[in-house]
Amino acid sequence: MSADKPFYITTAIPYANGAPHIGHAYERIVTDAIGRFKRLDGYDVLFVTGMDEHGQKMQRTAEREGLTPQQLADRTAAQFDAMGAVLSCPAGDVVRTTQKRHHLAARELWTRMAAAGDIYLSKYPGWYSVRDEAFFDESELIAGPGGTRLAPSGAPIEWVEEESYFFRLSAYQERLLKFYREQPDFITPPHYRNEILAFVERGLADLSISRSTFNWGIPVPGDERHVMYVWIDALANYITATGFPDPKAERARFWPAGAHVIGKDITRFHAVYWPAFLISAKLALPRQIVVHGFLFNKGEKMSKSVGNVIDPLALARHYGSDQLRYFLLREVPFGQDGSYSHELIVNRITADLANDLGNLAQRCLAMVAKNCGGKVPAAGELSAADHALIAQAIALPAKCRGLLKDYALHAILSEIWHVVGNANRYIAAEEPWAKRKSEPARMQTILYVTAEVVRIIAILVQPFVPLAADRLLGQLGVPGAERMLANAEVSQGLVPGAPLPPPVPVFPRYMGAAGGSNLGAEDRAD
RNA sequence: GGCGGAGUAGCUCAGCCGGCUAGAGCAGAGGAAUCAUAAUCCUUGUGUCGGGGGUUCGAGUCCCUCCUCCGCUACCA
Repeated sequence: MSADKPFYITTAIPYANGAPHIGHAYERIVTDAIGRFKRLDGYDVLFVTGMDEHGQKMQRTAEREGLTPQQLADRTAAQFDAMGAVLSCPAGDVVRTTQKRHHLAARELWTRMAAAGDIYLSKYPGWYSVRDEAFFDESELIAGPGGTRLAPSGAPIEWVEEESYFFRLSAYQERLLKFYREQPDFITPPHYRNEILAFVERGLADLSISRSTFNWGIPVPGDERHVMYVWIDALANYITATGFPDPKAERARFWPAGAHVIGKDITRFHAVYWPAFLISAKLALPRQIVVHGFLFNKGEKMSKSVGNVIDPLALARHYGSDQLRYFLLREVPFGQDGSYSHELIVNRITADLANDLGNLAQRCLAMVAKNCGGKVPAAGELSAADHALIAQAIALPAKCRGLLKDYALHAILSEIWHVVGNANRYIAAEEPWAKRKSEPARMQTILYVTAEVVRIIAILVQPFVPLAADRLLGQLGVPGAERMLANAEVSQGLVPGAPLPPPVPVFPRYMGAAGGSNLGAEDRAD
């Protein structure tokens, strides 16, 4: 496998001061699905996620909960690990910013940027509240008595100038614009590219990249009074995973990354700051920043005060992890915001998974089990209808590969299910059950064709519903080595006469919680 | 305010550089079938393609304008 083309893909690194929510789950699933698809297509894929564990907010939250920042980080990291496991999104690595290797990488990145002359010491001015130990933006301030202004907490504020290191971002405007021109799909979907372009064209100011008001972070090389502010610390995480700065590291070949999958709220950091840092440090730039939208609960933004925050683990337990994955990947047009609700999920998984694909596989395999001695049936001469259906199926891999270039995961599933629908229509039209006695050879051919198409679809669907796809391929007797995308581009993959295990439905019909039409209170997150 | 998106059947959305009587899936209604997870298949929509104006032989598809919603407009992880 090491001879295959490397493809490095990451999720953003969640901030470790709270439990995962559905947005994290969505991002993890999307990234995993893309990674799995590339792997299916023969790439050597490194899928990395991580945790952002530094910063003042971590210190505060930990203090409030009577923990050390590290303990809080450990607890949250464990929660994210559990989520990854339940959602079938195993990461090749989880880089935590508190790890030694990451301190090493981030400090080296800083050092190189400094060597390039892009880092200087200056003052970071702002409204500071001693009581809150925090800076506030002008817009956050509230009116106090006598025309004074106060922090949001009501604490008094003062104008202070904190010493801070700055990155010469202003010097990178032209280089960034040139880069965006040369690599037009660097930011995708295109909608997000325009916003970044407009932002950079307006001009860039230097960036404050260190803090001295708290110490839970990576010490600045050569000046221990400062710790790195979030930008360099968090973004360097991506390169830490490749063994940076060791050029001989086993994973060095994975840099530059193929895709950083992120939420639309942090596009700027990844599309502007990160490339600028890398240019400064004379490192290669990632191939693409892949931006996804947000998820809303019945169209409403989820928030703890509204009480509609739902634990993704509860959703996975309730509907099934494949089901949740399928719903999110199929229902949300990639790059756009989406919404979820009990009704939407049940409709989707019932119609597409249980009724369309699940039932197609089951009706086909059950007939094979009963009428073909539990062996792959023999195909006679193929009719025009047989050829047409198979042709559609083996055309799917190329089609899907093309759509993946634009990360149109929903469109990929739509294409696959179009063929699923045609397969159901094919069976209905051919009526193999009516030919059991009159034309047994023809019946076998019909069942062979159907099973072939199911096989191809099962291969294609692996990145999206990995557990069910694995079971289905097992029921078709497809060996592990024959489950690549390339195996779905040719027909006659099933060997007539090969014995098959007794079929079991792969997508059980959603039966609902006993008496309940919605998630029970016990399934809600805090 | 500036820049940029979006407004198409009950719901979610396709409709690229303008061209046959505007589509898909889901939901609803009627029917067929019975291999299968009561799953499947067929039939079924009088949609002002946000409003108005314009260009054109012809516009959902281009131009102008108005209405509505949304995003960005730098240090929040």
